[in-house]
Amino acid sequence: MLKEERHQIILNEVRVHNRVLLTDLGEMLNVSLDTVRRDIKKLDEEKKLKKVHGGAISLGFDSYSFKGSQIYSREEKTQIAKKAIALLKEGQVIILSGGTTNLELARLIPEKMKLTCFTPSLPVAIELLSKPNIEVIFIGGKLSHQAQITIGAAAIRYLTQIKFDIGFIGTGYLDSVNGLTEFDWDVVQIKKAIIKASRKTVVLSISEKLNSSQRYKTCDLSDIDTLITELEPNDVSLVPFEKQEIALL
Amino acid sequence: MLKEERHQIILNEVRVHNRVLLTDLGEMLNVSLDTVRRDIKKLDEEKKLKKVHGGAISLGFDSYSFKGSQIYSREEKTQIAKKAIALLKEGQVIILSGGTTNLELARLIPEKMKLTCFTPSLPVAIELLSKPNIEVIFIGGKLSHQAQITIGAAAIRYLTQIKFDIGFIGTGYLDSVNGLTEFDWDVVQIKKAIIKASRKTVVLSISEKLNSSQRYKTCDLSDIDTLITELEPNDVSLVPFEKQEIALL
DNA sequence: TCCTTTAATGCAATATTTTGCAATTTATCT
DNA sequence: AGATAAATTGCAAAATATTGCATTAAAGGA
Repeated sequence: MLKEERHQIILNEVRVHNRVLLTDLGEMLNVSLDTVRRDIKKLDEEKKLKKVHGGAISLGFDSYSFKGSQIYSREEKTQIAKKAIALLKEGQVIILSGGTTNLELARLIPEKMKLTCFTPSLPVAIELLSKPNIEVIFIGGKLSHQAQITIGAAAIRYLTQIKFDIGFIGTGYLDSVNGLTEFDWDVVQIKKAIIKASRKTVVLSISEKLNSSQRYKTCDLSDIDTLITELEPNDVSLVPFEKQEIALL
Repeated sequence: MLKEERHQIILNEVRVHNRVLLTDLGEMLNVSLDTVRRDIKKLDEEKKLKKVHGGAISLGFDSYSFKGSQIYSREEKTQIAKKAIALLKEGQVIILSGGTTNLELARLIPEKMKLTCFTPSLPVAIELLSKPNIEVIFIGGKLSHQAQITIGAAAIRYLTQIKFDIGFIGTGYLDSVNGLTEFDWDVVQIKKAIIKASRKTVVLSISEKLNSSQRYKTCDLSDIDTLITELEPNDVSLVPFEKQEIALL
């Protein structure tokens, strides 16, 4: 393979994907990492891409900005996501709903972990695509402008055909009287379908959302298996919350 | 064998395959590598191809990347996208494939225009979601890490159930010998399905991608209805391109 | 036709480029 | 700080280029 060919392929990769890892290129081009490095160095000198540690990125790359991704305190969500990741096992088939907490979860999945991830969330899907070892399956259909996730009957029907190892439900509102609630009816329908399709349902919620509720109900507390917050389990106050059917993490 | 004959063969080889190895030419032409070298050197001096270490590549092979990622060619893509938007009519149901040109198209759709847009492209979908009047339907399925679009059998099957008013095929490679070609086999399959599902197929291509080809074929030129480039129609050079079955814009 | 001139080709010796490996240093993450 | 991944450097082997030269082929002139 000619050097120029490799260069072309690398540039194409960067153009389409905005970023590329050295290791991926090595496999793709069947050359050593040294060669890829030299190629990238050359292309960088020619100002055709930007060389970075571990790979290269497109020149105009300023990372994706998602609607309202970073409004809330990132730190809490990071804590929640880490706890969630501890539940994952190699080779599992999981589904992530939308929301910034799930986005953080997607971001923190270890590079090396092999998973099959379904999601109806656009931002989550993009985040997952940056991990080569994860097979990403997007649940298609009509998209909600607000939530940036797929809604509607087709998606719900689709979900009835699958059984997931774990379903991660992103931030909603939660109290022990009303259960899980949302303010978007369409989103509720999708979440219901996810819960139904999952062997185990894990809810990720920052503590602020506890003990508050919205108009539309997704499910009862008893329908979920695990609740993860940024707090220590003992500090979680769910009033009244006598029945400890739910694992707190 | 005459020198001129060899030159023609070499040029043709480069034109069709975008590149050629010295050693291959040696075998093909039954002459020493020295002769091939001298031929290629001559053709290089005549600006008919570009001599590189180990062979030769087509001129303009990497001219796109020369302009380096989105930044430089953004303007050209904007021009293309504007022409494409002129084809749209209120209330139509269209489909956009992936690629930066389609992304630009999505970006430039007027706020007020009501449309139903299908797409298998993650970035295009996100862009479309910023327009409240557009109903966005994402074609779900397994996502390509590379191209950030849905690929695979399920998506292709899904596409057989719909008939779109217009299908916009993003930048690929195009010449009149090989037709539309691509880098990525899976992407080719999706584009084929899009073309089949569309009443009218519009190809968006910056002129640099003209007269060059890649490994995998999407369709013949005769399968598309309109070709849009950033150039004036008269300036578009597709050689040989006698049959004007295609509208140039 | 024969000779001369010029261009084209192949060969061989020598340079240059490219590539992969290994050892070391540097950067990154926890 | 320690562990891990990545970058750098020097080096050697392989592939490719270059150069000079000899041979052959073609072209033109007397």
